[in-house]
Amino acid sequence: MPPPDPARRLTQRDIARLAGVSQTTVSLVLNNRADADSRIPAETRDRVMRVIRETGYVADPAARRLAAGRNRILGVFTYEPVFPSATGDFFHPFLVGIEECAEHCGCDLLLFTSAPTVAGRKRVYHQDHRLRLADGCVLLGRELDREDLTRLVAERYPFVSVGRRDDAGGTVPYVGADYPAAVRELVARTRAMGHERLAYLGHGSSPESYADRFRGFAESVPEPLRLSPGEPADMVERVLAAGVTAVLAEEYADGVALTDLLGKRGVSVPGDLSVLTLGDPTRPAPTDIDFTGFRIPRREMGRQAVEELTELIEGGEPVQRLLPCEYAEGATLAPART
Amino acid sequence: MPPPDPARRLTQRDIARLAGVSQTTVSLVLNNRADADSRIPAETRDRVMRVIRETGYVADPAARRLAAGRNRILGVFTYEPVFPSATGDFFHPFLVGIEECAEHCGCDLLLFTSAPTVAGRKRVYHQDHRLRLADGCVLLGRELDREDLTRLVAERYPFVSVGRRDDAGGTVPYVGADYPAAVRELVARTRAMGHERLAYLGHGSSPESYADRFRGFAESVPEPLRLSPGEPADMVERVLAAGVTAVLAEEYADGVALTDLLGKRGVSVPGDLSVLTLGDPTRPAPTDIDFTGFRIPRREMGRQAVEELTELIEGGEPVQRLLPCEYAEGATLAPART
DNA sequence: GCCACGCGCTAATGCGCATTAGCTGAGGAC
DNA sequence: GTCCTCAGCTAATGCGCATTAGCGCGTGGC
Repeated sequence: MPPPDPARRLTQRDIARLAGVSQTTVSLVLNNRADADSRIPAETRDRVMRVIRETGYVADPAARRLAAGRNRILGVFTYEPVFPSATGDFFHPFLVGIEECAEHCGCDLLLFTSAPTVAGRKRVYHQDHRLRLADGCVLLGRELDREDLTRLVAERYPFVSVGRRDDAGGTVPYVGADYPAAVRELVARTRAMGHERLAYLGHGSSPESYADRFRGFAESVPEPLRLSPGEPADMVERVLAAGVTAVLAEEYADGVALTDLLGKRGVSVPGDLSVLTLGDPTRPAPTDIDFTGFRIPRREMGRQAVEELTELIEGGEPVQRLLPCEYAEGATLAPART
Repeated sequence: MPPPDPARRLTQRDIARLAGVSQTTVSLVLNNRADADSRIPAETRDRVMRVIRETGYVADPAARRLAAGRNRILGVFTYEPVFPSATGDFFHPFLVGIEECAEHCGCDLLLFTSAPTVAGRKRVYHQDHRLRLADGCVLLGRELDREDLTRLVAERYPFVSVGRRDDAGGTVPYVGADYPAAVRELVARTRAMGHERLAYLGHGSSPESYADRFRGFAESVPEPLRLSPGEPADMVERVLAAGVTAVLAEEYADGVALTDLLGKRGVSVPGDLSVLTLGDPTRPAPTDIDFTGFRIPRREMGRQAVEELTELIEGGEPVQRLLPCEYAEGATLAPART
């Protein structure tokens, strides 16, 4: 593959020749180097700048990266399909935040779309990844690959996860949502309305985000009762028999499914039973139920993740930060029947 | 800025040393060069491959780009804000298509988010753009910058516009929607229902997409009547007085505004007047009116734009292609009153 | 026995830039 | 007049890779 020659792009040497200086000088001017040694008089600087402006010269980013090791390009890796697909709507706000912050700090975003899906999973470290083209990388997805994380940490590649992650052979930098606190608040509000027996509907484990929710629940409820989303059909009866008056659904879609089931059984929400959801819908759940629950600060998480990443690239320390979720008043929480 | 040294990444030289061959050989193996000259026996190849696998070596994309001029990275430049913002929903499907195709052909996407907004406009050729990091670029937006286009053409930078564009100092490659044909079809269907006097509501010029719509209208209507979206409030009366029985709204939002206005005047849609829309909403227009009109094949346009771009990069010829729009049956077109 | 030839590999080069070491000439100290 | 300093540059180098030219050695022809 012979280096293509589209109109023979300008190089610093060309600029140097036109300005009657050396390539070194052009580089110095371009990077605004005003070191003690190598100071360049305004006249020379202006001459070079003028030629640059007139020719519209722009440094080759690849060469720049190679020589200096920096790029102002941030990678974005998404474990879940972001654009097409069902989960797209959930991830969109994160990307909005990421994009906003990138624009703000003059960075371009490299979407690692080339990662092939092998056995239903994507991996950062696939054959021929372009990780090193970016200065660092933001990781997005409900569940990250632990091998990827371990290797990223080991190689000391600058990255930030959107969402809290357990350690992986070292500290994993992240900007997450404070699910435990959000769930505790929800539990407190629910109890303040007279509910004494609460249940948690969901897995409560595995992806950190689920585990965190359940932890918040377990921490604030004396005898935490957990129901699996796949429970047999008599779940409703068992719940009621157990004296449960409020259910917290880990997943929005589970909340919808439960409410449907309750409707069929003639149990009214929130008249007979309150149903809360722990976050925004990650799967499309067509419904117009206005659930009480909380909002994940997705946009802000994306934004701060990029912020952290740039600081990390500048040599800062890895940070782990949790953002508060916002209580969302809805129509599915009512005082417990007495 | 001294080239950072995070764990001293592997290079081909390292692989070469480990495999007991030269760096050249590693490169040859890596790129599967089986040229007549420089053929490498399976044994050597395997040895090198094994070391590569064991070490997890991946070539530095920046160096690769510099040396070979290729990258498998496609740029995406959007003139309108894509992620946040009102117009986001309109552009989203294009990106879905772009992303799909990029994934399919193993390319990463470089989002040029660093382009600053100067005087309300974004430019591809801003200070310090990273255009040259990508092999080519997809352009997205209702209205592209003509200077950008001219320069892209002049520099023979591989790019494809999503949406038809007028020439800019040369042929502009694009994958667009065939608005003239779509509007002609709509006109034909409308006339088939007995409508004889039609009006076009919109600018009918400026961005190519508007001009094309109006052209399709003007081509198929004897005495084309055009109404500006900003017309005075007596527009409705004038329309009716002119004997118009169907209005084609260039913009979805204009169709909504008109329908509201009609409602207030006691004119029923489509009972008294049919209102069609020429494409999907580009601005958020909260309404549940089910307009008759057509759908822009946005996803497919994105997909084909990337396809064209990769072919262009491979040395193919610039292509201009229009995709058909799909008729969308709605509830706002009815037979003309007799 | 000598040369031609081709296989299997490597040394050398350059991509465009940032950086380091060092050169040149003017001016001042003595 | 000599030496030193320092401002203002430049030559040279290397980043990691792809590519070109070419080396050394074994084999076959005659």
